[in-house]
Amino acid sequence: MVTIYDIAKKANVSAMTVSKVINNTGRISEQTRKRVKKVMEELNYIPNSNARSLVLQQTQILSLLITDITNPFYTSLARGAEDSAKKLGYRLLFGNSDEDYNKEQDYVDMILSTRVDGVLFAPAGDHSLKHLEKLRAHNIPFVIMDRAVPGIDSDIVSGDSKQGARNLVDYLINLGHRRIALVNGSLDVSTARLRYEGYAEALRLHGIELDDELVLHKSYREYNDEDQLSRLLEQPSPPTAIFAANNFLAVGVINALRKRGIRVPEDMSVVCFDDLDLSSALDPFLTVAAQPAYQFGAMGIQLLVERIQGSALPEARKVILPSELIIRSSAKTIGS
Amino acid sequence: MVTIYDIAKKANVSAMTVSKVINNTGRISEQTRKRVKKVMEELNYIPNSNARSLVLQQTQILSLLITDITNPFYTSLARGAEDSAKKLGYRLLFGNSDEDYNKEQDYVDMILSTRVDGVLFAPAGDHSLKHLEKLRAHNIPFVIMDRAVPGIDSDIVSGDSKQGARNLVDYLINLGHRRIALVNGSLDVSTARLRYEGYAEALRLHGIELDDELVLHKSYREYNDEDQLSRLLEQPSPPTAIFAANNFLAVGVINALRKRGIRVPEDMSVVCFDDLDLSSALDPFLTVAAQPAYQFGAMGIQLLVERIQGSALPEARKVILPSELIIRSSAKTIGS
DNA sequence: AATGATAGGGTTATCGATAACCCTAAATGT
DNA sequence: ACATTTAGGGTTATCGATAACCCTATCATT
Repeated sequence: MVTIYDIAKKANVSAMTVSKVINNTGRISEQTRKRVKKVMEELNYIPNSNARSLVLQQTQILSLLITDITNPFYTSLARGAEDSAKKLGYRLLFGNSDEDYNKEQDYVDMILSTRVDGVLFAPAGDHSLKHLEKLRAHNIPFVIMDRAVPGIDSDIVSGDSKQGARNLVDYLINLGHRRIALVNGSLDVSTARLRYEGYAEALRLHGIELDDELVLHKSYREYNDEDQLSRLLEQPSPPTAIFAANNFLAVGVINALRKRGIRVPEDMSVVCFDDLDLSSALDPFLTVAAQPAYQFGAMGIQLLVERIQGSALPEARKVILPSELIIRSSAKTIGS
Repeated sequence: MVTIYDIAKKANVSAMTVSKVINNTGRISEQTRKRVKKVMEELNYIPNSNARSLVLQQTQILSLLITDITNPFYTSLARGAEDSAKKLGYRLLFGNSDEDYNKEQDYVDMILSTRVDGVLFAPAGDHSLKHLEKLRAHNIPFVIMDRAVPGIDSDIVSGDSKQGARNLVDYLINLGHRRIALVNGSLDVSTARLRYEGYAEALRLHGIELDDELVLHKSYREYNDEDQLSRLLEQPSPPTAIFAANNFLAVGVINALRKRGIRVPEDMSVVCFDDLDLSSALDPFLTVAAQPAYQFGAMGIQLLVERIQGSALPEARKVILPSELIIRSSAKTIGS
């Protein structure tokens, strides 16, 4: 690998002069500047960012940790983050925790040892607390994405889970549904709690009693628990509509329903949080509360960089992006 | 940040001893080893991998460059790569070129300056040649994913585009179709050329003449060119089936068809390369040639690491993974 | 002509970790 | 009892780039 010293020797200057040319600092005559640049091109010089990071104590790398790279919500978010990071002159180090605290742990260690300048962190859930505390202990700035973590006060970009859930359930109620099931994510994820709250509130405001038999808590990733679903459907008074707390759960539920010969929406209405992108483009079927995933990422990086560069006020900033109710055809008036 | 020297001082040993403890090299008594480890934990020590990389001349980082992070094919591939990399003790630096040669260029420079140990490279197309040559000039091992690049002889993992295309078109022909259109990717992408070849071969073997009026070349990402599609459909003898060269194109085509009131498959059969994952899970509609994307990534990393560690034979290895014809309901017998 | 200012560029130490080699006291061999 | 090993650990130089400071012609100033 060619180094700054190789350039220096061939251009007949000192290494420091080369460094100054690269960084446009110090006083260098136009003549030597050109000479040095020419040699750099000839030798195909590429600066070693490890060496640079070591002395500068900063890497110009941001880390993006997401929980599921196969989920369109997170890939859109990643695109937003990437575009934004690029614009601001940072590289992006991706990580995918797979909703798994152990993998998340590993990534945190890797992040720390890479000495990234900041982290955009989509936590797996409440137990991510210790990972965030570790980042904080090491003074790495971070912005939380999507899921709040109790015990951590930091910048965060999230959706309005409660309102989004209310909108979806309101919509179902207005279609005449009274027995509405919730297939939720795990309760140690903040968005799942909020979606539950929104669900409960919508029912309450319409004078419908909340029946715990209608509420399932699973994981945002698993979408096949035939037994649970059976119990749900084989009640004396079964649901006529299902609110799935995210896109994957909705797909799983619909598949399970079909397997039993239950048609959507004829026999059962289904709505969910988060859109399905490609799938909805091909077939605008699912009625959803869509979140602006790209904005999540773009906004997150912006907050993070402000934090890193110290241009942000010290208080933690909480950005809440609204979701949009997109009515399609997976839910219909009851009995119609 | 706490360094190896802080540990050394507190444990009353030299920095070298600490290094030896960390790396399990040299001769250290069990007693001091324990003492050092204890201090490392107390001080929450995390090694600085930049410093490490600088002296070791290797980073334990692999780079994965894909062309479209929103395409399920590449996200599955990424998962495979990630799992495989993790297993082999490497970190993964993601990049997303967006099918854009300029972005790709930027990523290549970043890859070089990061001094990654190797690159899993999904090229945007034939013009990626100079980027690959640059990597080679700098002695960075790489494995090409998915798309071959003329002029570069290297390890590569790709699908069998020609055979996959043949299978799809054979299938359509067996359904009775004779006027079959091809909506292809750009011709400077090897897979698009091969899919075209497979298409042409299938026609030829069935004695059907190839009509260039039925062949469109666009990009794998764009999927809305109303004018081109109009010309295609408004021919004297319009197609009865369309073979889209990838998933995105299929979605775009189907949408455009529907907008015109043309039903799929009643009025027009459609098949494509690559599956749609979530979408197909929700609604098994599109008949596709599905590629084992996860295997692409896993296999790619394996080849790459063998290359890096020198355990591979010098010859370039070409792995071709077959695609699977999944027959669903987007194509049907003509006239039925 | 003497003084100071400035342009242009060089020296040296440093970031954190490790390789290669060196040192010393205790253990071992004969 | 003396020469060797060996266990256990320390010294020094190095990776590539940069900050902070220093040096020396040349130019302007009075």
